[in-house]
Amino acid sequence: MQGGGEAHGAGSADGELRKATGSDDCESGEKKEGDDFSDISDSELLSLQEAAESCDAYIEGEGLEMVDGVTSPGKIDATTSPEGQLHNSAGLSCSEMPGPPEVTQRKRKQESLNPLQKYHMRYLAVTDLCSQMWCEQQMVYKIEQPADLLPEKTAAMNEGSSIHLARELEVHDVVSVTTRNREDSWAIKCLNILAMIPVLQSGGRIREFPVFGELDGIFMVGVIDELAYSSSGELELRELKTRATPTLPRLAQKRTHELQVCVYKLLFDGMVSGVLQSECLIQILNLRPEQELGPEVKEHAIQSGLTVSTLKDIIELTFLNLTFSELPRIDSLKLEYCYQGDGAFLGCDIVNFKEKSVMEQVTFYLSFWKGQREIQGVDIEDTWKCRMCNYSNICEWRTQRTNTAPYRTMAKRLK
DNA sequence: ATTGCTGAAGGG
Repeated sequence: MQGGGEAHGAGSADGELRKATGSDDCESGEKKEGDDFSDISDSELLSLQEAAESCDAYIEGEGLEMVDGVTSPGKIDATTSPEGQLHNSAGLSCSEMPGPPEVTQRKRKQESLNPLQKYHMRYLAVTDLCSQMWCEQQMVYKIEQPADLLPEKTAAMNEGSSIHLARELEVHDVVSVTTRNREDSWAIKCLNILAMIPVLQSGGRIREFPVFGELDGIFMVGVIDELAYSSSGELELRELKTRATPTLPRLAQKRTHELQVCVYKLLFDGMVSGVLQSECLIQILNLRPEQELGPEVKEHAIQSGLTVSTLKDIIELTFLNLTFSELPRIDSLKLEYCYQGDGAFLGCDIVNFKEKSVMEQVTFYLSFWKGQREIQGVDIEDTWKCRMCNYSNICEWRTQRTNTAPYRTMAKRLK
């Protein structure tokens, strides 16, 4: 049986702050190729930061050279306790025994919960939708898997992460900040947005822009890989996909990438056009608006020239900046593919954004989370995905499909 | 608290 109903993730206590830097080469805008970013020491980080501060004023155009902060291990705050698992009664396999009344009651309640409630999720990540699109059943197995038994990340994923980090560091510093609670984490997110807005306004390029908002009644959170202006002055979203093989992805995979960037656009456009209210954010996420920010977070806010003391302050400031900065909506969506092996460019795609079609897809995927429809595994023609799935041996969808396959074959033969 | 909560993306 699945251990269903565990908390969604255990979470580290740290946040990451993106610092626009000028560093030494504010003017040169040179980029060092082939730097190894993985082992920059703390002292180096500090000196780079100082350099950045001394040249704070000019965040313009190309001069944005970025350097690194490596998240320091150790420093484990007394934040999320690892106990995270709520052992609800859903996993009880005593079907014959009626059990005490309160257990039956709890069980009934459990069954009436939608997946969002069942897994204690206040929001979804944009990439949750993408894995859902790949295989909804696989995504659920992953969520239900106890955290300590989760399959390790593949080599391709790790390689992808490090390539993305290296690219990010070309554009700005990453400084790790100790956060004490969710309020602190959201404050860091806001600080990052506040730092990136002026860069965008002055025509610069940014990476890892946080986006969020409500879509079809469900709160969604994501991070835009890259935003920049094209030669024709359009605001372009770029999503880099690194590949373990020097080939372009199959259609099934490309579709998930397309949905990802389309949802980013929906969220970003909503943010700059003031669709989301700050009270709404606070309420949906159940944040404490009057919560004093942690000392490290405050310190970074002050460094950015902000006088804020509570989460409410910083959220309101962020929302004001977003709506009054007259940032454009995203004009074009671009997927870029390159080979992990030698960095070779494999191709790129311009994604056609059709709001109606995107919303239809979003509505379909979200309807699962709302409990409006049954779970759905891969279509019969996509069963090749099962060959690389960790759960294929226990997959109920697969069993069910195998049992019905002969009929489908017959039907096909009969035309 | 008979209640609470999550870095997202990472690639197939």
